[in-house]
Amino acid sequence: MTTIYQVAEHAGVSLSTVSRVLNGRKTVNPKLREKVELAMQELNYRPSSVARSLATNRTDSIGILVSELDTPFFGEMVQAIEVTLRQANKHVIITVGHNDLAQEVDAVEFLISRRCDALIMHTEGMSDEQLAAINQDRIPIAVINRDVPGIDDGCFCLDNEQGGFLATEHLIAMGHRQIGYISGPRNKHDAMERLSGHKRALAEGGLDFLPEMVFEGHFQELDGRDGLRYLKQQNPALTAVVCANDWMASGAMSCARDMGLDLPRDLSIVGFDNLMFAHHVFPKLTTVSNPVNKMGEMAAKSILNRVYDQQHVLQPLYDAQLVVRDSVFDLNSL
Amino acid sequence: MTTIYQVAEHAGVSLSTVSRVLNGRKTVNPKLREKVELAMQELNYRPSSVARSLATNRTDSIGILVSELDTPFFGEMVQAIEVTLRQANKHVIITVGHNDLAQEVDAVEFLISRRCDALIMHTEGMSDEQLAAINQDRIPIAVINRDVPGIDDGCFCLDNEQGGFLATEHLIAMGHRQIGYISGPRNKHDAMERLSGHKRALAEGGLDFLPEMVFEGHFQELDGRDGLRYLKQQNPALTAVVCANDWMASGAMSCARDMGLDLPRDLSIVGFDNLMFAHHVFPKLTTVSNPVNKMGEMAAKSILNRVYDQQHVLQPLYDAQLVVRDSVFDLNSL
DNA sequence: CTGTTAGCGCTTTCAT
DNA sequence: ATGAAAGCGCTAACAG
Repeated sequence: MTTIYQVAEHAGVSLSTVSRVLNGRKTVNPKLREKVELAMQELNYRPSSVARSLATNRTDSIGILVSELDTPFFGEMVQAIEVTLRQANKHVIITVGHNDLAQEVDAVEFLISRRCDALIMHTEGMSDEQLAAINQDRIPIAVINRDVPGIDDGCFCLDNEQGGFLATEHLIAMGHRQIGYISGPRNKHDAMERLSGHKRALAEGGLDFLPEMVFEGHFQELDGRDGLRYLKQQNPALTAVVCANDWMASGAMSCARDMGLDLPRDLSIVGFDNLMFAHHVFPKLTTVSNPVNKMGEMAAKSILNRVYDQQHVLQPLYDAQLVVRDSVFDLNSL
Repeated sequence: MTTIYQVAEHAGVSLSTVSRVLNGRKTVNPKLREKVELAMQELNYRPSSVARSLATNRTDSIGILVSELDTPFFGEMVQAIEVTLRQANKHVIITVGHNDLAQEVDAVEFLISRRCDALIMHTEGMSDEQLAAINQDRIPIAVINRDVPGIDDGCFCLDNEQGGFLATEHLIAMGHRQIGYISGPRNKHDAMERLSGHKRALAEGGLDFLPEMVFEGHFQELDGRDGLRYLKQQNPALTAVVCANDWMASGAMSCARDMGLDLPRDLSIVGFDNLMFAHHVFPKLTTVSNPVNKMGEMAAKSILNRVYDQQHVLQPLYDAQLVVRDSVFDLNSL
């Protein structure tokens, strides 16, 4: 590998002149600049980002921590981050936490020891306090899908309450009155917010909220099956169910089919997240979109602002949007 | 940030002793080792991988180049790579090429300037020659889903021919005789191998290969629609179609439904790749599995062998496997 | 505007 | 077994 020193020698200038050319300083004689650039070409010189990092105490790398990589949700998020950051000539180091606290902590230590300039994470495992502490004492953090007190200008969330509201409101507008709800785990913020939205829609629609019409799942496909079975049992006249994510909606769908129900005629289903497969299931799933790519982009830009002095306009809260497809039956049409 | 020097001072030993402890050298007096370790604890010392990289000329980082990140195919691949590599205390720097040659070349330069120790790529854009040249002159490469002459012990492929064979063989076993084929682009290796397998199955099943029963697609969902329409027109008695990937199979499915066909009764469909959504479509898709996570793991291990002197056992060619679900109708049952 | 010099934090001979 | 010293490739005062 050619070094800056060899370039200097070849061009007949000093080390620092080459460094200046490299960093685009204006205070370089055009003739010298030309000579240096030629030398770099001839020697096929590539700057060592490692040496530069050591000297500047910056790595231009941002650590990413996600639960998984093999689902479109995280894939879209990470891709948006990578594209945004690489445009700014930064790079991403990706780690996967597998929803396991120990692995997440390990990953964060790993990223810090790699001297990342900042972290972007989507995690459920670490507590607000842990995150805030790291953000203050060690390294700037941006968080997606979570609102952590103590991390200012670094949290980017979907308006989950509004999303939950939208889903149920749609069902009510389509004439449904017997509506079940398959929620996410009680201890998850976003899950509970979605449920609140559901309750608000019920109230505004003049319907009573019945606790027995809520089944607590864990965002897994199987919970959709269990949930639907439970809800059907609670209320055989059920005409619709809203699921707190698309996976559970998909599970509810196959369960419904196993029960011999004709979809969407006999049962309407609404999902949440608008994952890539939402339009692959049959009937195509009506769901609430989660602009995860936008949030990824924002998280990246917030880092660009905080760490690299850029000036992007940030938007912390994202509106949910209802994506109407074919999984809700219009009872008014009868 | 604490440095090795401060640790040395705190422990009352020399710089080099700390370094030895850090690298687990055996030639350190246990008492001193203990003192050093205590000092590291007390000062909350974290080694700087940047400084180490500069000194060792190694970054312990591996660059990844994929076309996309937002599809399960690449997601699974990258995740397998990350997990394998991080166990070995290496890390991955991920770039996305978007199927664009210029961006791919750019990404590779980027990764090299980041001083990655090796590259793992899944790319269609760069030529065999380009790849082989980079591998020889610049940086070790492992390639997934492609067999590049000149990259030894670094190519990991699915047996596409066998996969194509399996798909069609299954259809024939189920009594189908009028079988259409929606292929990938003619200029893609894997696409053509899958088609060869199809032809071999036809031949072994005693069926004629009819060129007009093949539609050339580009692996996009829409091609499945176009393909099915075309094939139906060529042969209205068509009972089955094999698609060279799951996306096109999904497209063919919705098209079939639009045509008023009852699936799988009126039309059997087989896909390829076994993407995550394959069991979300209805009817659940019978398809050929592509162990992309295994190949990712192997690619990672091959790098571990070549660059970091580890000794993993490698498997270059992977058997395709038929995953039987519900999208093929058994004509023998009539 | 250009060159000299001193680090950045670590590894690695080479002596002791 | 331990320490001293040089160097990895670059940036950033500082002096001229």
